[in-house]
Amino acid sequence: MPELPEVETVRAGLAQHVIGARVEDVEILDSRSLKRYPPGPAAFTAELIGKTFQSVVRRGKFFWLPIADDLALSGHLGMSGQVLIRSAAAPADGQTRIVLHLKKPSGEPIEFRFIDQRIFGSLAVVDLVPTSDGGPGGYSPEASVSNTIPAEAAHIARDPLDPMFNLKSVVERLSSKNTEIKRAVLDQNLISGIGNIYADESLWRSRVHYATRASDLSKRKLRELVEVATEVLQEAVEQGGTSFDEQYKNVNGESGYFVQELAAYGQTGKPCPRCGGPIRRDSWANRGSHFCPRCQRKKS
DNA sequence: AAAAGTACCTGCGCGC
DNA sequence: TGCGCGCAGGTACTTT
Repeated sequence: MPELPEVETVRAGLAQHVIGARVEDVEILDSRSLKRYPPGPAAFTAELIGKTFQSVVRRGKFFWLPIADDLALSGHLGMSGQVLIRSAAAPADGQTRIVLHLKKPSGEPIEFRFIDQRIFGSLAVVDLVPTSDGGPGGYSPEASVSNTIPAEAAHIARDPLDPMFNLKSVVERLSSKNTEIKRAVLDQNLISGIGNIYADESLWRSRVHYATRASDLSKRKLRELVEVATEVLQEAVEQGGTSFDEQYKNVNGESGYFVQELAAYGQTGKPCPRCGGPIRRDSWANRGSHFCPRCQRKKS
């Protein structure tokens, strides 16, 4: 479940289930899901066993669970990752790569199952380093957040749901980019959390063509685009994210419903909800871009 | 240095 | 039915 709303849905679900839970055992079914953790499976297991989770934090599409002042279990879902919380007796889930066997404070055993079809996602135990701006590492409304972040996510910009997100500075930086606006919106170093779905939806709502040069857009238009993207992300979080198929679920295995609100992404050939013209898909940057050729004219 | 291209994976649906 | 191709929610690394 890969963009900010899906990762936030997972983060919130994890916070409900695993805060206070202790790691009893670890099963590595496919070590490729530890590819960002060079020490390997034995070290991963040794680091985690006996640790208790106190919070679940997210920045952009990265999430982490601190296990010490300077250490965290961190994860990224890539294109096809999921986390499911299951009872120990639940049937196996396909594509399960790593299982953390946890014990809740009540004594109830549960399983944290990391599932990932394409293995672009991964888990790791990583150092927490001070944030570059000295603020909290990320978003975690139900627990206090230290001013640290996993080293592997230190370069990720704050996302629009972060209390320290700075609209003005993001607009400034977008404005200076000599590249297509969609590339800039997808650049996690400028603004994090937005992927292909929410980029297309945000561009559609603000009537911007994906290939417009960022520097050709007015600051006012860029500000509108970022504000609209923030609304899109918030609405999608409220709907539990976007689920197209069996692959994208929350930690309880339930779908999100933002797919019903999509105006452009995946709507090729369907009428634009604004003007009625057909939505088009262009091949773009080794992926797709969905837009309304009538409402979203390329500037200059 | 910034921007653009490619590699990393599995599985599905499509046309032939 | 089988097979090759294009496609899928992302990131890090390499090249220009």
